[in-house]
Amino acid sequence: MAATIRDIKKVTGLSLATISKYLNGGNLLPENREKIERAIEELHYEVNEMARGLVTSQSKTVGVVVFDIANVFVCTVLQYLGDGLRAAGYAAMICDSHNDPLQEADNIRFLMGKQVDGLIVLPVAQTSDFLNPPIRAGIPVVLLDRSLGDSRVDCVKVDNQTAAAEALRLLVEYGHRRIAIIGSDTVITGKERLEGCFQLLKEMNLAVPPEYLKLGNHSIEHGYQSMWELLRLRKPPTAVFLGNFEIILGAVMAVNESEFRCPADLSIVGFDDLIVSNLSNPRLSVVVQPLRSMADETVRLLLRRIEDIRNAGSNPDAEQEPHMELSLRAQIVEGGSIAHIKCSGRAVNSN
Amino acid sequence: MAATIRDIKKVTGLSLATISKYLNGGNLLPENREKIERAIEELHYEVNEMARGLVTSQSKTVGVVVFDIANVFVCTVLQYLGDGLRAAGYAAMICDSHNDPLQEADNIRFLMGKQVDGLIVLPVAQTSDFLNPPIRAGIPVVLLDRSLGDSRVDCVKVDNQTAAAEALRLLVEYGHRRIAIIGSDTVITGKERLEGCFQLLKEMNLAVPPEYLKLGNHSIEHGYQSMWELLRLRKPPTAVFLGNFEIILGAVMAVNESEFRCPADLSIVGFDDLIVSNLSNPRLSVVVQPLRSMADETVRLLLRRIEDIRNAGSNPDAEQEPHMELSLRAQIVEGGSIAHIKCSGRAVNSN
DNA sequence: CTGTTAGCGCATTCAA
DNA sequence: TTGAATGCGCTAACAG
Repeated sequence: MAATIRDIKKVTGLSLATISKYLNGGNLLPENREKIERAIEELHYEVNEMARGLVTSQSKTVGVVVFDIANVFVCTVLQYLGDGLRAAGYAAMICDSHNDPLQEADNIRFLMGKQVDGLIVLPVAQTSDFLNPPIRAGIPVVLLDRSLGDSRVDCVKVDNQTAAAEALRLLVEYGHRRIAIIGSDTVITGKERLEGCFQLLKEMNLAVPPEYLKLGNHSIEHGYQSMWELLRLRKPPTAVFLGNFEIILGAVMAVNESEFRCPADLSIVGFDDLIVSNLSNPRLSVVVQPLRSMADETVRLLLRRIEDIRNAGSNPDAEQEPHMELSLRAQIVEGGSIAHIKCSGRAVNSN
Repeated sequence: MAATIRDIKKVTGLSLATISKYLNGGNLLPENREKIERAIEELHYEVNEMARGLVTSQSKTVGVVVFDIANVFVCTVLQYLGDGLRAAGYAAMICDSHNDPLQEADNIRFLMGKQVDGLIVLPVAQTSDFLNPPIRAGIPVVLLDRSLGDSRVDCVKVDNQTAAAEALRLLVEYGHRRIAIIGSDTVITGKERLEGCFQLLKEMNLAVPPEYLKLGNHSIEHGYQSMWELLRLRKPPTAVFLGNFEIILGAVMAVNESEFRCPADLSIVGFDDLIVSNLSNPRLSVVVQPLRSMADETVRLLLRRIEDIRNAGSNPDAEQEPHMELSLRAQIVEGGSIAHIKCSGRAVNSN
């Protein structure tokens, strides 16, 4: 059905090699070049990447395995990843793990069968065993968002601990002492953020009373429920740290439904902000992850590895560059959701 | 690097054909079967789908082109599509069009180069010209969510017009007369929903005053701004129809920030509901699109076409089945966001 | 049930 | 600069 270079050969009278050279950017006579271009136009010829891949043993394809494709954070990252990959001529085969380690491992196998040149993984598993097959097969892997402490792969993430600590520091600097935390201890990123919170509080000689500490998963429900519980406390907190986007969304809805106003009655600082802060009134003060940079770095690292492997083909005992963990700094963007506090009581200035 | 069937041949002493037959589920002596299985285990052998594809001219891959991958509706659909495709052994190559027709056309070309067996498109273009290349190449295309009125491709969508009309009918039946509409006229689905609204209002001999009609795009901002404008009106509406998910999100946040309570002061019915309604209080009454079914039907249609083409290979002048447009019914799920109204004034019963 | 052979569409030697 | 020949890893006849 589709035209091949043999068809072009028939039309132009040139040889396969010449045509192939044209396709791969070689030098040839302008006259021949034109002939080929006309034939391509006529025949609607397109390179068969499968055949090309068989020869070059490169599929120009990378597998992207995500813990949950319906997650807003994931979608956004996926967009940037796709852009970067595409710009380099790579197609992304995206597989959803549904937050299930078994499906994750299966996705890896599946994609290996599809001959992906590399793998980008936003992992759900807590250990890196599931990466053995690609590593053994020599397929480069870059972990994104969540590190697994495996030195055999590269990893790009955000310094969650420091970022969370700085967010809390902000609250303390504004004078807050009764600080609540709604976070998650079910995934590594959530744990790191909690760690950062605790560390700063300790440094400041502050403590979180148990009723101010709401641990759960990264879900809207958790944020919504927990916030209501906090607001109904006899002595509610004056400020609250929200551990991720879903929690923010749920918590902000709870606040809006309540009598409490932000920041007069309750100050808020959040982690991740994909939607809410731009239109909530006042704008939220949030830790913003550099999603674009994370994606770009991930793609850059992966493509470099792929390149290296390609070159190592001719150079058998080439030195393998050591793997790295890139920890990017998140940025705090101040909105108006934190009020200044005098003593330990009411808000004084809503900034 | 990776093992091939020739390696298995060396280890087992069997011929390529036998091994190939094993891989494709043929019958062979249990003894040989075991030998092969052991060799596969040992060598970590995996079929090279690229080589297989070159022979069968099937990549077991489909391209999915979406208007905006960061969109929540899209993500959800993508999840279901991925599941269905995967179950059939197909990988999904997902490309984002960034709501740009040019990128959309480019995505199609790109994916054709990758030898996809079929294409699923959530289109941004208003005409179907960009589908000429795949159609000419004999690559089946299924449109999803948005129809383009092209009889050369299949299409799966929701009956937006009827669904919107029924949503409005609900408001009218509850006694509402002062009904506002926040919708979109920039995309086809939005237009269809508006069409449905107008049609029903006409049928009911009602009209929407200009200040009650808020047209814009499908964005949170539009929902938020428009809702505030409505609420600030000297004579605000008693009920409002919200045209899609983003609009709902923005509008609900506006209402929550205001003095208005739902449904006592304002009744709400919305279209699409991916997040909000489960936790807003009261739960929203919404038109729910059968996303799972839409995805399943899309995959089913596409795979059937691919199958047909495969079989037609041997049967040159096989009858091409006519293309179809599947219009699924959306369902109205009632929450508690619509109040009964007596006369034309205040809410009477919050249901 | 098994083996032999040919070829999918292309890139890449090596000669010319 | 161009052309002829070879093989990437696999499937699909066909013959045994």
